[in-house]
Amino acid sequence: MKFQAQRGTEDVLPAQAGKWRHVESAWLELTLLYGYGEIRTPTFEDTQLFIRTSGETSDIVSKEMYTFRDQGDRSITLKPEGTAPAMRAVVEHSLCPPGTVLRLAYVTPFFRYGRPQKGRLREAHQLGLELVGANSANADAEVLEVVSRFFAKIGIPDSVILLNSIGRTECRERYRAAILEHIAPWLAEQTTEDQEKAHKNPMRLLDSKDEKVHAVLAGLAPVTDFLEDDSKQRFETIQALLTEAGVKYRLAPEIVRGLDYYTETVFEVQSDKLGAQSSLCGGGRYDNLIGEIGGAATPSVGVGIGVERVLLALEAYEVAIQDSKPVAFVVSAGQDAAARNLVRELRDAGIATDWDIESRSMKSQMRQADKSGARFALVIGDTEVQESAVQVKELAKSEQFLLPRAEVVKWLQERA
RNA sequence: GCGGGUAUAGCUCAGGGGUUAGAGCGCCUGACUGUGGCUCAGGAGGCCGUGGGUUCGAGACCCAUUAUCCGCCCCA
Repeated sequence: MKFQAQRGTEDVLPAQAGKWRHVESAWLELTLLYGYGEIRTPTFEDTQLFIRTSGETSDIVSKEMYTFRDQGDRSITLKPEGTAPAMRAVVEHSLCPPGTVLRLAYVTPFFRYGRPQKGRLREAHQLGLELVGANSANADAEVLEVVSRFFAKIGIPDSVILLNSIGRTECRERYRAAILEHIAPWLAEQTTEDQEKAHKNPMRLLDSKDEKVHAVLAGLAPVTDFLEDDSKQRFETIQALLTEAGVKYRLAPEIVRGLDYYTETVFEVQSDKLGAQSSLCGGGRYDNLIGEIGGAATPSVGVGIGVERVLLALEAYEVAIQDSKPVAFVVSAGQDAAARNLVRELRDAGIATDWDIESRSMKSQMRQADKSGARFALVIGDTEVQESAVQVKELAKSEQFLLPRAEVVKWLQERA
């Protein structure tokens, strides 16, 4: 019986793991700089948590969740996104009492059932951040600033944030009605299925890839024309703050997002290098979510960044990420015990060291030293043992000299 | 969930109804018995994704299945 990783899941192999560490630690370091504390939430939650927050009619809830009954007959769902679990924890542990502001960051797997494609897995990973309890435009702007700085930090050039505001509930009601009115003649000729879909959530038509839909929507006023005064005010302030912070953004009326919990600010970062799964990052403001799950009304903003997609983008932009290499490779010329002791001493001293545990030929060991990328080969044989010394060879330069055994650690520490 | 493409060595791929299935790269060994990269020589490694079928004969053709890729849907 031969097994393979489940459909839509991936092994991250040692050759790739360095890139993952690079991206994840960049995120945690950056958010720490902005005062975000890390939170880790469980992999599965009560199914109702996601139904209540993402919305029963959202695609994620209606057809993409990994939901099952456990042996205690509870309905369990593997988290399909990071925000709802984090907010559940905030409410459960009273992390953000009224009047306070809370900053949370995380790296988490998430699960969505669908046909896998490049950049779309069933188990994927997300870098996330939530700014909880903050109502001011400063909050929206800060989240966007972190996103922008993050992409710059890891080396993805010229990322532009696509920004929109979809207003609050009342505004959206009016806009939905306006859309339906605008498309009514066209919609009447569509299939029942398309009609139902359009009525369920008219705004999703805006980010359709179908040219015909675009044509039908031509002439429709943008949602921002329907914003209440204070929403409009916030939207403008955010833009001013982004300009002040040097964050590149573009107004994008077609960005509407697929989760029901968003209010007012929504945004995405896309890349044309990723094919159909072009969204690297998405987020927005969710002022009603915490109230929806039993907490006091708490305005909040957050973002999720797809790790796999960021890695694809890094690859597409040919951003070089150096793998960690050993400093020293110890070569034994028939002196395995002495070599082993040297290796152990170096490792104990914190110097990354490798050697050939299979006692192969000298030639083979030198080849391995070369391939390992180590800066120095340390050769230890009969003569060296006799003289209490080690041959140190700087591989790139092919230069070699005899160094007293007692000085090896110190010598390498000065060069590591 | 819908439509289409692909599956041959560790990797990238060629081949094509007929005896022992190939290349490049990678890997291992060796080329004055203590020294890597370059070169040269040798070698290991594949039931041609899996299961059925057609055929005298299938890695090739057909069906199913699994995985993957592209598009849709959706989003990270």
